[in-house]
Amino acid sequence: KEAYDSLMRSLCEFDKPREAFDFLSEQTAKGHFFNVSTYNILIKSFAKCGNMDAAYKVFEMMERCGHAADLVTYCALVDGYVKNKNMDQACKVFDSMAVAGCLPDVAAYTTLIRGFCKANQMDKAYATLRNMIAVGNKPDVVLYSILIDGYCKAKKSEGCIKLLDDMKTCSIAANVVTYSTLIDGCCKAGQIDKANILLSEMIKAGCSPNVVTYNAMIDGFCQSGATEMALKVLAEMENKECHPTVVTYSSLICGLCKAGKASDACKLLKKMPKSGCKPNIITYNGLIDGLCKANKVDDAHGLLDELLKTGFTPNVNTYSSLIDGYCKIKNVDMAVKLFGQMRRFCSPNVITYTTLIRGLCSSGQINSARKMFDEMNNDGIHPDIYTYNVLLKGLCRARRSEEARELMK
RNA sequence: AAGUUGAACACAGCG
Repeated sequence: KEAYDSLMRSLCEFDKPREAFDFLSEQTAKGHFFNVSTYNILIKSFAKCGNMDAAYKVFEMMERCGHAADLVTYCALVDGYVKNKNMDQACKVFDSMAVAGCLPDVAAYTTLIRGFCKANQMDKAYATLRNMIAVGNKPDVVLYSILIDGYCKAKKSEGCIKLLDDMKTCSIAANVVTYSTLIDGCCKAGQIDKANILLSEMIKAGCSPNVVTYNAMIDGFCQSGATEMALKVLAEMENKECHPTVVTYSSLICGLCKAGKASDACKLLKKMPKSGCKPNIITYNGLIDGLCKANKVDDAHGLLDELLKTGFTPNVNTYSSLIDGYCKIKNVDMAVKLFGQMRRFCSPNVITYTTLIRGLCSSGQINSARKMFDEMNNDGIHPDIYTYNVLLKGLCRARRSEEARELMK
């Protein structure tokens, strides 16, 4: 009987929740009882595959079979809704747990709060924190780190400072994740000096940086064009036997290309397998985009063709980069051609359309740009503020401000 | 012994 639960675990581990569900239904019909933990694993697996409807069905099924959902069940559901960006449902399930007599713990609150952070609703995140404290729970370092990350990404440094203060007051020590979060926040805000200070601070506090900490620093340097500094960090990592990951290499490769050091980037790419890293689509997209931005659009295109021969599947980012590259060197025809080709692999999104519309405008093909704008709407892709900016600018520059005014409505 | 709750890092568009 244990074997059934363990089979379920394996199926879920290999992302086969459908099969697991069928097996569960079949055996349940025959009178077998599964552990609650097995149901929980299945819910998690459906959530991971983005199928929250199925996850919820499992939840309903367990109640029907007389299994009481536990904290883990509710957490799995809330986390699933959070990760699938459905905060309304996440809140509903969260609220229902107390009603069902299952009081949320700090981890459960944290799951929900993280959802608010990721949805850029820091007010709600903070309100939920206050709520949690009011009912007698103490925030821990994980929760603080999540909130700090939220405030960093929302560019609200006052929020970060206040939380760090709170931590001190409650004598909760920052850990490597807290520091890495802060360091990344500084880097993204262009404050590399501050990031460096934090790095020494953490070491002084007895907290060793890990690969994520270094990756954040490397990316910060790369984004600001300081590739030699980024490479210094890589060397430091290697000295400390902190093994670089695909993220490390992707940052560096992209940064080097953008800095016009494509050959160094390629050297690194070749070095990856030796450090046990395999380039992924982000690595290649970064390389392609970097080449485009360094005015080597043909090289980028050639690289894509090479990759296609090896079975590589490009995505919308890959094509958006190349389309932008061709537009910027005024080869809009090739951009349009790629736009047609991409559908073999993926659909254009608002960024792709906007990029192409901008290209058409700047090459004086306003009518085609307008057509593309219509096509985008027909395609069910909603223009955003960037799209309007681009098209309005194009119309105005072509002395068609009447149409621009029309568009504003 | 481990085995079902929460955290940080890399890719595309106007300015």
